[in-house]
Amino acid sequence: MKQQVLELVRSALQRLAVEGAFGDAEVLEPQLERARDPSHGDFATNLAMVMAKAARAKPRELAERLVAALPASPLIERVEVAGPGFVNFRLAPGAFLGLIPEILTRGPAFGRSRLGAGKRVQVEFVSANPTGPLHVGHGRGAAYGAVVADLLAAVGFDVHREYYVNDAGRQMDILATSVWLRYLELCGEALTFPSNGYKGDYVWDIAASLHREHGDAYRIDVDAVFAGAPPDAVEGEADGDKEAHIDALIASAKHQLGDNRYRFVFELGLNTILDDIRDDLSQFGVDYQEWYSERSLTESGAVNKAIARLREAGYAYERAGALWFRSTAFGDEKDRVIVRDNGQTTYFASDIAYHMDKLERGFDRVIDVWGADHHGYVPRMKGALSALGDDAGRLDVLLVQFAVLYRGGEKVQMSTRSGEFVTLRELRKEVGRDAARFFYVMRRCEQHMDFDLDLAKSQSADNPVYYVQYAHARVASVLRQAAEKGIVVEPTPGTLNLDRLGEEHERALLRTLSRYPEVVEAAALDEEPHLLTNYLRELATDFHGYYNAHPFLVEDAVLRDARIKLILAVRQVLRNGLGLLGVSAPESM
RNA sequence: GCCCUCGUAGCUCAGUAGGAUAGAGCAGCCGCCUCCUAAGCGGCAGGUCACAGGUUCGAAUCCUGUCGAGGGCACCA
Repeated sequence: MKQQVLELVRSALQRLAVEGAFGDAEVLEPQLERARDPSHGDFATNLAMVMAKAARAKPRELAERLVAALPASPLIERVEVAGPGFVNFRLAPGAFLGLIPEILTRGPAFGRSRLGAGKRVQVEFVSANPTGPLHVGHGRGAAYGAVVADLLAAVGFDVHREYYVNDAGRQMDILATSVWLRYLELCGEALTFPSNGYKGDYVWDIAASLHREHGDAYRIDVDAVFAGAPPDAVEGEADGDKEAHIDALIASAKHQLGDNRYRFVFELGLNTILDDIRDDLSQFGVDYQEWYSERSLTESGAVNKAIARLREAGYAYERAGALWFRSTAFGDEKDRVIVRDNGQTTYFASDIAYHMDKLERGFDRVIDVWGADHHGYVPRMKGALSALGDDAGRLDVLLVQFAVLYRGGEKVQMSTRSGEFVTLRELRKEVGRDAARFFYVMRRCEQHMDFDLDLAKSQSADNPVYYVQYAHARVASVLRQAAEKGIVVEPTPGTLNLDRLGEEHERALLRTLSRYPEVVEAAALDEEPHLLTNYLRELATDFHGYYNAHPFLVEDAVLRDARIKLILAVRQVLRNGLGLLGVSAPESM
């Protein structure tokens, strides 16, 4: 609908250009916006004002000429110049007649488009370390990433959803060691658990299953395990180093258990947690095409290849025994280590290899959804891609601010290490998947989010998701009653009877329905799911207002048919929109 | 100290690549169910868009500075 009006404006512009109305000024691409105020009609363009200066003309005069040059169209009821030089378009009632049949015919496909057809996009999101269950902070990234991916798919992109599994590195060793130490405790060994170990209950659970299935097969005398380890840092005491302490315990675990047994404990911890995360996300309605292993990058030689390419390109150098990437050449504030003086590659090196691999896999666009605490990481990552000779512009990093939790008006402190956190699973259980999904994407991702657990956990009507779902349930309810009365609700093809929809509420509803494809497109291209949640609330508001103002199942069969078709269209759009958000559309509530 | 994100109604937030009189939802007040689900609807009230300059026909939006909030500045991941 918008495109059709835009075409009219373009052709008017061409005519004016030929007439020389703009002098030697360049003709700009016209912008059409939805009028905010209904008295301004449906669409408006500010073109006359934007071009007035360059064309050395008065905005209103230019606007008048533009109006005069517009081709006649049955779509348009009225065009007028308003304010400082806006051109307002009011659509003819007939312009909306085709909308309802279009929605009902296309059904679930209404709002989808082929905009991104032929382009492959990868969306990588969540990618939390598998050292513990997902917590509510990950939930926001999960909901946001999933909706962005689904939106891009809706406008035609070929979308690849991926989770990067950090299954290598020190944190995983800390987890494995934590599991093993808990296991030793279950075996009856007395020990002081390291302050830097993972202390959550899930670690006990994994240790318990190890003990249950393998008895004492992994038991080692604790004195031997702790022998030679530097003192742990204990609360209130200055001496002691918790990092050195845990590292010594890791080394001891590897040594005492030997490669095979250590590996077994490591894998047990990793797989148990990864399975939990998979299951959790799946129940959250978040599914991936691929779970990409960090370890596989090392095993396939991709990390070494990336490092070699950086060397060849002249962006790697040695200093103090370590290998550095000259990220300052790309605007980073300092150079970064990629191979430590002990010969180990850093996490950053893996990440470079991973992103190199992403681009090699042929994605036209790569989107990373990261927590906002990683923002300092963006310049060096893009820098690395540039250094490798890749187009860093293909990488788009979306930073999601953390949700700050409040309980009883107090900020909730969270730490995976200490085991004090609210898990995503817990949240889902208490507020439900629908509310959690909707809530998480209601705000712009770069906006700090205050997540009031008490409010979210209470089954209160304050939650906007119920408002939207209720609109859907109401339509379903009306249709059930219609069926009971023997009213045929099968939509007839074409625009039959629809010209009876003349009420202000009906007009508003049609206008809102017609915006849906534009909203999906904007939400997808700008990666802003909240545009969709806002839209659905507006649509629900329009519907609830209509519902209260006019009965649908009236005696007048023609009018009744028209109204039923209208609310069928409303139901379809609510379904489509909620579906994109991963929220259910209930038949009754 | 340097960098990033942000500051809009009592609270939580929108504000469509600068546009017309800044909007919702909660909370507050006043109304509406013998009638398709009151998880709803209608109305009232609520604002120096943090502050100060600048850019222009026009600024919540762009630029500069100040204040405030959160985050980041590892041979950790």
